[in-house]
Amino acid sequence: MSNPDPLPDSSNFALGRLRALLEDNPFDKEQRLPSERVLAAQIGIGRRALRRALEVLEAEGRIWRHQGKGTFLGPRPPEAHADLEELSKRTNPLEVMDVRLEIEPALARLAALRASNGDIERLLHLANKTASMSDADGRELWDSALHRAIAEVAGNSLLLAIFDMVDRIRQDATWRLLRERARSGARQQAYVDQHRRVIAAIAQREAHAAEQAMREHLELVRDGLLKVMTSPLPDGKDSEAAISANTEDQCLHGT
Amino acid sequence: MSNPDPLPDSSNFALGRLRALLEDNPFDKEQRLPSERVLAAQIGIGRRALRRALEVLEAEGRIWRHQGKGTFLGPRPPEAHADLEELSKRTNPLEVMDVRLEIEPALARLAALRASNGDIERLLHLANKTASMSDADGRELWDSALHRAIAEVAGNSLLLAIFDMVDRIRQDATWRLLRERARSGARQQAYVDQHRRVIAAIAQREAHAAEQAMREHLELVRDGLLKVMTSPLPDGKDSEAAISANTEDQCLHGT
DNA sequence: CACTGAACCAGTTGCAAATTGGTTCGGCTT
DNA sequence: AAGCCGAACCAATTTGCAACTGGTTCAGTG
Repeated sequence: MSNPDPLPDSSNFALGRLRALLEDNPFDKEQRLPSERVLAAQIGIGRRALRRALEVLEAEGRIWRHQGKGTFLGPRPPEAHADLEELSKRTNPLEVMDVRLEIEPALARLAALRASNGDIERLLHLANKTASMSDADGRELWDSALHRAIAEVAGNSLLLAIFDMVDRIRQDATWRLLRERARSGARQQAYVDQHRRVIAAIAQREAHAAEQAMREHLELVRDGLLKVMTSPLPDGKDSEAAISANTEDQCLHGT
Repeated sequence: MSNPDPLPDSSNFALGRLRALLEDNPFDKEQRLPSERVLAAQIGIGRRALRRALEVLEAEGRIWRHQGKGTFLGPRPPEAHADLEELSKRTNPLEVMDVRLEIEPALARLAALRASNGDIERLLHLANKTASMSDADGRELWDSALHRAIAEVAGNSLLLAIFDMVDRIRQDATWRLLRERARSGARQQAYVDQHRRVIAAIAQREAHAAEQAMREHLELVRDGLLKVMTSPLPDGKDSEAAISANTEDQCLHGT
């Protein structure tokens, strides 16, 4: 790969012209080349011939192209897969719960170390709000706000960003029915008690207790989720289909 | 705070009307209220008076507003700061290390449970590559590849995405000098040994040992980072300025 | 003094137009 | 027949603009 000109250009006039242009570097700082139509006209060849030359240069790694964006100098930059929707399709509720079980106990521990009295008041307020909701949507909403408030109190902006990322995936519409079934019924009171226990530990600055209480809470949530996913559905098969569709393609790691 | 109506509405006609509207909930499912101009006309008051009432409701947490979007019922949803550059400015190397200490031991544990023989071969190969590098850049590159390979083997696509997110922030140009100093010198051999220990635990499927070995490794890395950040710099003050600039504004949580 | 109405600023959304690379096809030159 | 060109499409992306939104100021009014 140290050879700057690995392919013979004898049969290709356009390649020579292009290589000359690349060395002159008459383009803007952003390393962007003119569009194919303009470039073809400048060189004086057809677009198809130009594209064949560009294919060679791309294979050599000297340029990279993307539909709708343009053609650029240098190696292809890594894909920033901050894309939320794509990630939602590739993961599944069980993975999300595993991640929450890693992240949120740590957040509770940190929160216990840094919470001010005002923070604790706010957490209690949110816990009461969650408990007072009668419909599933309301519970979901305020529960999410409570967990995020704990993440805020923890005081690590990067962990907070990670929590938000997970939370946004968790609220994906695909798993809506699943979540409603998982947190319906008798577990609700247990959740309320566990919330209070977590906040009490934070209020008394007992870091380890807060971490453990949050872990127990999330384990119960996960158990509820598992029960819903494994048991047959009495009515409505949409959520079933959604789950299986998501769990199917869970084993595709990047190269 | 269990009081649903904490403030007296006697001096404010609009507040009463608004609270009544909120309970009727005649709005669309997205919990979105009409625009201020429309709402003011409906109630029959001016926009300024309406806004004062909305301020109260927002302070109570019943609604939230955002310029250009609208006014909504329920608690304020988390900001979607998927912006990588902005996040890089708001966090700092210590936060990143704290997060790595939460994430990567868990990844090592999961990797120990799921690694195939091929995976282990690949990890060993990367560890040898890392150890064989003579320059700091090369070590950095292969070390990063090794840690990511462990994250891949763990088999949780969401955790992998989080790892990538942290890794991209970690490689931010701002902290480049800092990282080079942190991993220079005598620690290098210790890092190599720790890598081998982590991989050995993964190879023998000892999940807890793998988690602990990774934790010890990252704690050593963090200690090196701390030593570099607290000690005065013998030459070059750019990194010093960058660090202090980043650690200054680390304490700004949303309301 | 509190309130109104109007105007303006700033952030957000939605959509159509323009531009880009990717592809196919017919016709032309060699 | 092979190679090339021009034109026309397709699909992804960017750009620009109009129409909202809340945030703010200001003169006028009771």
